[in-house]
Amino acid sequence: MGTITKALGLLNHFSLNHPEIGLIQFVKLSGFDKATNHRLLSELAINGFVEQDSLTRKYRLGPSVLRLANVREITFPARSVINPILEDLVAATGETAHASLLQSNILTTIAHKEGTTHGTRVHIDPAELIPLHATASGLAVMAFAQEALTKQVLASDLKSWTNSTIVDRAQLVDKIEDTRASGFGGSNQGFENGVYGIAAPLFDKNQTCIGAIAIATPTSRQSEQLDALIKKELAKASRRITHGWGGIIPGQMEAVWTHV
Amino acid sequence: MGTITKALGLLNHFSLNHPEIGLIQFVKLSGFDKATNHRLLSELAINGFVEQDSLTRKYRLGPSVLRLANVREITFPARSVINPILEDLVAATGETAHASLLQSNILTTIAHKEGTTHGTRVHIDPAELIPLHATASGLAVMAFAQEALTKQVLASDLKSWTNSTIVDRAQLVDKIEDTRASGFGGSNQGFENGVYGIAAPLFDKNQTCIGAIAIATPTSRQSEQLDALIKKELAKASRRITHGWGGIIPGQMEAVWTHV
DNA sequence: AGTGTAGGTTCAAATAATGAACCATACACA
DNA sequence: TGTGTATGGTTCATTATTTGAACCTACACT
Repeated sequence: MGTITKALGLLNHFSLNHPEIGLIQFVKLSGFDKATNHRLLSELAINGFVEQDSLTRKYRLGPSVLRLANVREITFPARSVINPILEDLVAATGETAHASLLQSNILTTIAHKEGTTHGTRVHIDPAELIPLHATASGLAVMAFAQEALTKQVLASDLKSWTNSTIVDRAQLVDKIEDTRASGFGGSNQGFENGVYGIAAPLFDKNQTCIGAIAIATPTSRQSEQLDALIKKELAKASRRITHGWGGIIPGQMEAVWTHV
Repeated sequence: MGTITKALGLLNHFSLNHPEIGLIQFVKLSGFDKATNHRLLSELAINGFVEQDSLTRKYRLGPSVLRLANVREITFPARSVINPILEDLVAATGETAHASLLQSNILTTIAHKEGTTHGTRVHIDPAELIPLHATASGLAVMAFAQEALTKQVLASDLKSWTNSTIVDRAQLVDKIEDTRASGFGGSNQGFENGVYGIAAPLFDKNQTCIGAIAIATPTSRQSEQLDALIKKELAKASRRITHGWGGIIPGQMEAVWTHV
């Protein structure tokens, strides 16, 4: 593992529940030596990717991520395109929606909005990285991205998140083919127990699949009617988002999405 | 220079005018070998900090910065606190306003809003890193942050940005003392010709100065009345922002800001 | 004074980064 | 069809950086 990946990997330990992390905590989380962690964090701090609380000496995400996100968002609007459409999606379905973008062979959550439905609703941690083989979004992306991506995933070890996670390679290939035929990825408790997800792919200006938009519902509320509604809304949202950032929906999608 | 700094430094080459950068362009910009640039960019890409256009192979900022900025913003609201106050600041003064946070010994722009005044107004590139010794924001931060910061800056070589940039160390120390006495940093064309800036410090919960809020006006419009208005509004804005994110304005500020 | 826990530092040994030279592809042009 | 010139990308011996056990310091609690 390269030094850069080690350093950047430390940033993934920050989340809603762990917004500030001390040096010793990083040792436990990362498994690297204390001196190594300290040097990685110091270099991240010089570059503004983390900053230290002036009193507690704990580390948190630094101002550079804000600046870079700002620059990216001004030059390649993604969150600003997605957010209003997520609102509509939640309004139409009552369920939690989230959008994620492909980063090599994992998905990065870039926007989410929790459902409005009474009582139970799916909670999402925006810091979480999403595995391709275990989620609806991942299936949607693998089905419509380059073949090489699926090969990479099949070559990696398929971690089991729940006892419903698909870890059998042949079964996964089948699932991806189903997804390609229907235009929607679906995952029943593959990543989190009690959560059922449906997802549609998102495309860039080269008709390359670069991410997915998904809706997550508690399994208790699963029904054919809700499924149909969600698919209709997801296809609409995928078109709006893709066009919103100047992307093009490939012809094959128009063919499979005609029935929804 | 460490490998991490080299890699993260590449990200600073992205800006409004250069949202996408090719490998060879990076060689020219960074001065590193092609193989080195390629390896650094590949490792950044694996971690989602850059991504490549699927057709042109040019690199741009990746989705990870969006996710991390989102996580930071949810756990430590900064932009969401600052933005509405910047709006008010621009509405009250008609001039361009921007906020920046300290990152070791440089300032990172995290929000900006251009002025509404007719014709001339100052334009800001949100990707730009702001030097401490040449700007109003830098003076405001040095005056109210730990002494060690000023020492660091005085020990570095003071790059000249315009022929009005203060590069004389004794003169800079004087300027910092003036700033401490008045509560506002001021810079006349120290960073950009034709631009006059005034800035006020921002504080965190430990009463540590962590950034600045500033207003930049074309020198042509400079006047005592406008100065007085800007200072009044900046002091108000600094209080609102500092309190907005749970910070505390140190007693010394209340003493020097009583007259505005 | 003693113990535990935290952040931070040192330096010889182990490891990863580097860059000159290489290949492949695409395009322009005579 | 061949030549020149751009680009992105790769290889591997040399070189420089990263690593981690042991160490230091500060503070809270007993």
